Amino acid sequence: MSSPLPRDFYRQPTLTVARALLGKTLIRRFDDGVTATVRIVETEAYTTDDPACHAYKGQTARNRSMFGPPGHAYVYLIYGMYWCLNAVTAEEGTAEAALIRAVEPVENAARMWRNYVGEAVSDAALSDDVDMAARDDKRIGAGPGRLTKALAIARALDGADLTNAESRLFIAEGKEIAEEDVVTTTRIGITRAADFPWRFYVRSSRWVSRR
DNA sequence: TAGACGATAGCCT
DNA sequence: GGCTATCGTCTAA
Repeated sequence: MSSPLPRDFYRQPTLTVARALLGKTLIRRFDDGVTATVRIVETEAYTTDDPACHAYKGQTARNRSMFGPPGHAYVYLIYGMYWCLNAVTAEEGTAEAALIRAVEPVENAARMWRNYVGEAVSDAALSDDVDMAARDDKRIGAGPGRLTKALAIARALDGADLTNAESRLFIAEGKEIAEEDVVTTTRIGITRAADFPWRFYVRSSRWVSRR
């Protein structure tokens, strides 16, 4: 298994990190020790002087992780139903992050699929056939609330160290994404600073949440 | 302590 | 395209 990206990766400007995360590998180790691996294909940047950023008006109990050191996870609940995963950037004390909006399955799509649809399916039923079918089910990766459900990411992972291979969630090197395969657009679902072109996605990926 | 409002997704017309 | 479930968080009082 590949080793985690160093903390210095997250010390680059947040827009640079958001772009650079495209193609990177996200590894999730579940409570039972089983892992699932995905590739990041869509991100958004949020900075400290950005009106759309949760930390724009200062530190609160919810956004505390964003004020911590770079290379950790910021996980929060949105609309009372969905968890969203961010990679914290910038030095400790400066609250910036990159939201991970979409991923494509690389390894163990079957487990992600079961996580998504619920616990009705037993481990024994997670066959290769299920895995093949899951690799085409965009619900397990195309969308910030979907990927966290499929990867069982919730508040318990808020603050997780993304630079530690022992962590239950970390990010490693992946596939290089060519500049011509990167699309830059405005961010999704926000009302403030809605015109900032701070969203990035992989044009050739079928797992992008919205075109 | 009440009220407004989300960095969404799924279902409806 | 529109509607809304669902609830934690923040603000104002």
